[in-house]
Amino acid sequence: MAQDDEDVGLALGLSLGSGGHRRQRESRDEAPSSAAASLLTLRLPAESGGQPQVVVKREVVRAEEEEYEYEYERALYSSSAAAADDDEGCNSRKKLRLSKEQSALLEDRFKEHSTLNPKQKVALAKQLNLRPRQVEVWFQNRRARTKLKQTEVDCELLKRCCETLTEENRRLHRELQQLRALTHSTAAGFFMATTLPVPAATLSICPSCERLATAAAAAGASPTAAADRTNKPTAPHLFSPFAKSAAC
DNA sequence: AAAAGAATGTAAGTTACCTCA
DNA sequence: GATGAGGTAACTTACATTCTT
Repeated sequence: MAQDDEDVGLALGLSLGSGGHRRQRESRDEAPSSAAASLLTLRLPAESGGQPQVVVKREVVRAEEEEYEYEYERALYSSSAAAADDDEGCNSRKKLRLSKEQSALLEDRFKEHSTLNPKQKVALAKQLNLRPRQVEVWFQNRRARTKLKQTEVDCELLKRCCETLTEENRRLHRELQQLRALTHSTAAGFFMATTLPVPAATLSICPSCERLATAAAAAGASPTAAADRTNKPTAPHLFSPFAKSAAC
């Protein structure tokens, strides 16, 4: 900002910040609209040559917003009821309850756009007879509520997904155990018939191809290596009905 | 063209008020 | 009538983006 503008702003006690920094400007006691209007009239003739259009527009909108805000405040606090109310506690946080009509219109606008540009904000505030700041806050809170709801929905979805996967995992484990049992009984039958020792070959999932494999094959086709791990007697000739698929 | 700082908008978190069971 | 919970308007802070110098 140019030094001239800063001086004018300071001289008028004007804070042009936003978000959390502009709260002061929006307190009841100030008359920001006139200050903003003064700033505009002071600034525009001097800078109309070099000032980009967008900045001028933005300031006009802000001036409109503040002007409306000021009018709103004046109307509100000139009424006797509001004045009496104000006397009671000028520092107490007044909590407004939006009417059904106001809420409905806000909801409608939110469905169209979850954010408002400054012009829309002022127009909507006028329409609702609220301060632009109130409309802004409502939209902020509404976005927060939407996000919270969505998070809850996502969380529920993930929970269900987790349960399904857990169940699927259990099922696969059971299936694997059955297959192992089947392999052992078949092999035992074979070796009993041939009087050969029962092989240590057990089934496992090959991590690379995700096919069923014998532990021995997965261990580099070394029957002894598999036997070492399981402490079971080694078979001289590995037998498995899945021998083909295990050779990955 | 790049850097620094100001202005602005939004999200996230919090506080305070109001309503209702 | 007191009270605790839930909803929500209002507030604060931090951060990202845009604009200006």
